[in-house]
Amino acid sequence: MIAVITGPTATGKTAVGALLAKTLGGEVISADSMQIYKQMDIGTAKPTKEEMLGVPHHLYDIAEPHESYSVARYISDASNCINDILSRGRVPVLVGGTGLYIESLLSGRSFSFRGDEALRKSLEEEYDLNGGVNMLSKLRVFDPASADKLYPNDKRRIVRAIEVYLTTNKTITQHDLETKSLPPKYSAMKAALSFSDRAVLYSRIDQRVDNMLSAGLEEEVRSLLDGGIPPGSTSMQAIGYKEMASYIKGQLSLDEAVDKIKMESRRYAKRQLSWLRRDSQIRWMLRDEFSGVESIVRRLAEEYEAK
RNA sequence: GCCUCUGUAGCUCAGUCGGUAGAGCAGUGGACUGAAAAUCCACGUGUCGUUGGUUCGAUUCCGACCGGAGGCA
Repeated sequence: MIAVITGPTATGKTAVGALLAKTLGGEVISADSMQIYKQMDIGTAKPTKEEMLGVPHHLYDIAEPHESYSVARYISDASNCINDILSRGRVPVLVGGTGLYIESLLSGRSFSFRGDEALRKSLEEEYDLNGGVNMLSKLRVFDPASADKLYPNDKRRIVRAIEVYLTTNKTITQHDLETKSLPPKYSAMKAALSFSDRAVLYSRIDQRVDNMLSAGLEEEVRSLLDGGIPPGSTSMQAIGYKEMASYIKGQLSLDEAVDKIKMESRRYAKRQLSWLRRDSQIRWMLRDEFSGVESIVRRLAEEYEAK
């Protein structure tokens, strides 16, 4: 059985995850869409050598910043990793805040058909030209259910829905139904860390952003930009990176950039909470109710053994 | 001390020719199936600075007071 440590940003997942893995005789697997990338250490709060506590950590630094990683790749990488760990009789401990990655992995969603870059690009151009309303009508012809669900401004999902149909001859609605009916691929004990008071979470986020700045975030972003990362790269959408890039290009003052990083991080945390709250299997561990990392880990280790 | 301007949502400000008010930002809730730290959707009541006066009725007009900005001495 897999152990999962998730929760909104800045709640201490890294420390809890490493210690839990150490306690259970396990290994950590990242479930974070940005810690995947090399050269992005400070801004993604990637675990340091010391924080790893001597426990093997997988799926960190596995992609170049100019590559675009995706759920599909994650599922394939993480499955291999899990199988390997299990085959050695150890416990996979999934640690990270990317809800989509965790859910897709555990539920065994299939992304077997290949995406079509060229087709997607031309659909995006069509969207820009004709507008969302027209694209929705186009989608409605073969997939009314999906068209009803989407809003005209949701370019990404509209384009995706059409792309899936044109490349597979199957609607995304049907595809979703089929994957939903699959039994979960892995059984897991899922725990989410958080704070009962939103204000506490937010002040920790602010604190952490300040720490990133003094740890050299600006330099990290500068060297990425010097390395010639294309502006539209997935890695450059990361909070902290896109704002610092704007500052470096002179589009924002440093204060404005820092304030924006804090604000975007708070919103991100809110979205993470909203994603996690709908999963009824999640065991919430409110950090203000426990004295520290050790007591949380002790509790989780007991629950894991009991299962 | 005198003069002028100003005080409306957490912030920046609109507005009501007198019938108790609305934008942007912030914030909150939600969605999420190959970009997910992404993307999208919904949500606006607040002693209209305080206190008197005029009025059927004042946040709006008048006075005083309190706070802020500027000018003259």
